[in-house]
Amino acid sequence: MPKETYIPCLFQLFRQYGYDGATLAKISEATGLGKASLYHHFPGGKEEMVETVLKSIESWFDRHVLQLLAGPGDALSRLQAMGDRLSEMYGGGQQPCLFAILLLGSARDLFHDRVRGLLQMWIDAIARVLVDEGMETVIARQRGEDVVIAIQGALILSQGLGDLSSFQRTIQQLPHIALRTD
Amino acid sequence: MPKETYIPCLFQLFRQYGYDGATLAKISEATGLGKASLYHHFPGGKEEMVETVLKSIESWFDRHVLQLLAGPGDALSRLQAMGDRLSEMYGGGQQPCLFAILLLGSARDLFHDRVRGLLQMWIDAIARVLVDEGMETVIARQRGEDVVIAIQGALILSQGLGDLSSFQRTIQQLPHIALRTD
DNA sequence: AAAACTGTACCGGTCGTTCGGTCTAAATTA
DNA sequence: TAATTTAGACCGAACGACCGGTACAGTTTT
Repeated sequence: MPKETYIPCLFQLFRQYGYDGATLAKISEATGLGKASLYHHFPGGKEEMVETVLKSIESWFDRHVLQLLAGPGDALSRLQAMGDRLSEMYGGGQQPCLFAILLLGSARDLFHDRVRGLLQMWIDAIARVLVDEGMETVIARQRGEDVVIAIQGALILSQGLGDLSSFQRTIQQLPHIALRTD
Repeated sequence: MPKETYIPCLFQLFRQYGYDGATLAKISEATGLGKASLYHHFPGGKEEMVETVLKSIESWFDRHVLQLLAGPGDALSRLQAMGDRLSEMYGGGQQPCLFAILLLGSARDLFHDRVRGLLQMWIDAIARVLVDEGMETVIARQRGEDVVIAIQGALILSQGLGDLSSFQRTIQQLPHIALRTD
């Protein structure tokens, strides 16, 4: 089996347990691969596993979020569509964000650049939608940040409270957060 | 020295490295105590260390945030004051939130109840301020959630981008997030 | 036969934890 | 007052378990 087969499984493990918490024993059990097989597919060890997962997520994100934001349709419907995709990605609020986990865990430094890059691209893409709508550049950038803030914060709160409603409410309010004119 | 002496140090370690990442070796070095001495003060090991830190934070939070929110003054100035206290607590956005770290790390289950309790109290306290101002109960609760979401999200984004401005902007906007009437 | 893959045993290192004590300073006794 | 006991702070050394990672001989696939 090609190593791509195991990406979803690895993704799940890392976002459930974090970089330290996802031990090789757990990975071996979850994938059904012995350690030797894991190191055959990922000679770079855990770090390469995360790297591979991140590459896959970046690809997904590019295809399903960035291209959508850059695509046709008015701002409101594009932002709504983004919310739907994100809700999928995060299991309706049940699943934590891998980037946040890597950012807060002890492996921070290993992946910080990659995380920063993706956040930048995300914010830029949202800001571009808003600028197309006639919003001032500086404000649009702030609104882009606000959207990302809302999503990350809502994920934490939903998991902290053990109640998905605040995440789902936030997703629905995304267009309003971005397009408000106050 | 009484064990309370080491709480600030432990706090700093846990929020910097997380539960797994803050190893006994690091704790020993940072506190200047041998591992065995740590177990003299905290017979329950790391879990008791975190528990002690959490108790201390809860006390701080109660004295400096909850009582402030329940105190005198109009809603706007109380919310602004809360923002100032939080900005201190989080080092202007440089320091992650220990609750978020515990929530996302592999020790999630150990401290979930305590984290949930504190989040609930926080949201309730904010909602009470807004109800006093004449806001409808359900909306006030949502605005309370929005405030916590904004703070947690801003912390993550600031650390992800390596740029504190989005956190500081969010802190300034807290009253607006809570009191908006759209 | 060659290549891809895997099971098993193993490595050095680090983890959280515990044992068996030492030291000091205050309290108690003679 | 001087000797003795006690309590608590402290620590060096070691424990077993597990960590990420490797070596290598086999098995399976092509």
